[in-house]
Amino acid sequence: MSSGHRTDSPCSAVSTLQVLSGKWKWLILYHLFQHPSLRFSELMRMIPGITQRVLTKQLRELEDEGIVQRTVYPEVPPRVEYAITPYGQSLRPILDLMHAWGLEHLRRKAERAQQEPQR
Amino acid sequence: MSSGHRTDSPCSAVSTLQVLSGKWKWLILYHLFQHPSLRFSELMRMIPGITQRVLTKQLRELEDEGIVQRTVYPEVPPRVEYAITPYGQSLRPILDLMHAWGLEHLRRKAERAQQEPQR
DNA sequence: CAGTATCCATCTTGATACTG
DNA sequence: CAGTATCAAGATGGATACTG
Repeated sequence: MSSGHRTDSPCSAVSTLQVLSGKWKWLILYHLFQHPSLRFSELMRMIPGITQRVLTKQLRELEDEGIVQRTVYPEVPPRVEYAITPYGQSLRPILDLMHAWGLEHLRRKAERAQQEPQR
Repeated sequence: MSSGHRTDSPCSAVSTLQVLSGKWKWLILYHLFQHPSLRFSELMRMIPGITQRVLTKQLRELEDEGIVQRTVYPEVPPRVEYAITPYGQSLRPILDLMHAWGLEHLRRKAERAQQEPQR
């Protein structure tokens, strides 16, 4: 950063986008950021519409990136908890910024839609 | 932000992700952030691998979101220039953060890969 | 030059059923 | 409970050819 730009390959942000790419990933992170840890079934309930298959897949991807920690408790019935890793916490500023920007953006779109109701 | 979280619907960041979703969008923005304006063909040249169809589509999407301004000069041969709008500039802090985070992330992955060469 | 039009390949997501 | 397996649907991107 500092003096500006062009310090290296232009593609570094792409990997960030990739980490966050996945229809439900931000929602998953959102909930995990608000709770120390959550069980698989709790996430299912908090994210209406997601299927087991997809929730599993996206959690595994986040785990592979080191963003989320998966802990299996060898009990019967099985219990698995997910939590943000310390490293995952470093994403927080970005997600906060995106949240704020997204809010503004939605507001803007709503205004535009009002200005030209029929098109 | 201020006190923390849960101010509203959890989905505001999703729209940000959506604006940036598209395989080449970040690259397009990256180049447009570095130049006051660029022609279609210049972007094509700066982004090896992209096709006309896809470049057109992603530019239109960015235009629809108000991020990019498209200006047609009625000349022969036709000239079309693209530039970041003032509104689009507001994305800059996010993209800078993502750039920095992405760099760190890639570094981390490289280290991990070294630690466990075979898997 | 700056696109469109078509068609195809791929990748991601979803529906549903089954299991340690 | 927390998944996996299988199959189908949808969205996204790519190749190629053509045009105002």
